Amino acid sequence: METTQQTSPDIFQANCLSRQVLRLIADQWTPLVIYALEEDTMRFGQLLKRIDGISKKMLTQTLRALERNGLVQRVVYPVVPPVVEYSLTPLGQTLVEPIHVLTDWAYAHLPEVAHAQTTYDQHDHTQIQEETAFLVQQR
Amino acid sequence: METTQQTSPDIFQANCLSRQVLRLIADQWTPLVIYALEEDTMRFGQLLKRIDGISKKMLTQTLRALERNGLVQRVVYPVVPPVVEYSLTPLGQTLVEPIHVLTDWAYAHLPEVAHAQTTYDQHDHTQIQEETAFLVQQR
DNA sequence: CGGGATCCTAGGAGATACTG
DNA sequence: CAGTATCTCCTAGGATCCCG
Repeated sequence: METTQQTSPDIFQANCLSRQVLRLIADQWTPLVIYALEEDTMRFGQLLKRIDGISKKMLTQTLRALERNGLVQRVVYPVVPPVVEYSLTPLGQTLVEPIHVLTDWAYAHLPEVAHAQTTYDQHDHTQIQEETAFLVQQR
Repeated sequence: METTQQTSPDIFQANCLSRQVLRLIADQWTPLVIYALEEDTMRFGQLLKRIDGISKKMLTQTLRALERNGLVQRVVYPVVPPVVEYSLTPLGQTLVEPIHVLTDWAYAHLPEVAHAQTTYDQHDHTQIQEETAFLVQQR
């Protein structure tokens, strides 16, 4: 029997559409692009400089996906040299707050996460995973 | 007046810590694991069945990352066969709401996204970028 | 049952060169 | 300027086997 992913938001189902939408925005660059465009309409080169570390390829790819999903509007001005401006659509603007909630959480709990990492890394998690494992005597 | 990245969450900087924390939770499986553990403490096998489509490797990897960052607690009971239970830490529980905001958005705007995709795909964006590009060699 | 170790491959992702 | 095409490298991720 097929699943009824449309009548219930069962994100635990692999073929659930909401999971696909989630994957769409839960990638490395999308939040940053949304974040950047929230401020203002921006051109390709501006985004490239604003989002440190992103490559042209990834920026193009991310923008295309966002455009395809109706979150970003792409406007091309037929001038030379070409001018292309990106802005959030009304739908895209509804994503601003959820993204903010997420990034705010990241920033707010940064110290706790960093501390947890340190503690975890200091603790012994080497459960017989080295080649010297056979020397380990687990009582 | 701009501030430095210490006093402001300048997520646009590549080396900004908040971006790394963001990457931590903005992956494909983390939201689903948080979502599942929100309901109740769960064992490894339960999670594996609950989260449709995840592999053992990815589940293990995701759980380890979450544990390392202090979001999930792992409890091993020394019995045979082994019983391992995962639950959200207090820190992890603070992530529940942000995740919910995100998944709720995904579900709420699912129709609009789907419609945007259809519209986009119907429009002509084929600028010799598909594998049909080999047809260009018309001679 | 709950993983770890290994092998293997498709896609992620950077660098470069080219074009309108 | 704003991309696209191509090449390449690398990692994410599945499949399988194994062990405590």
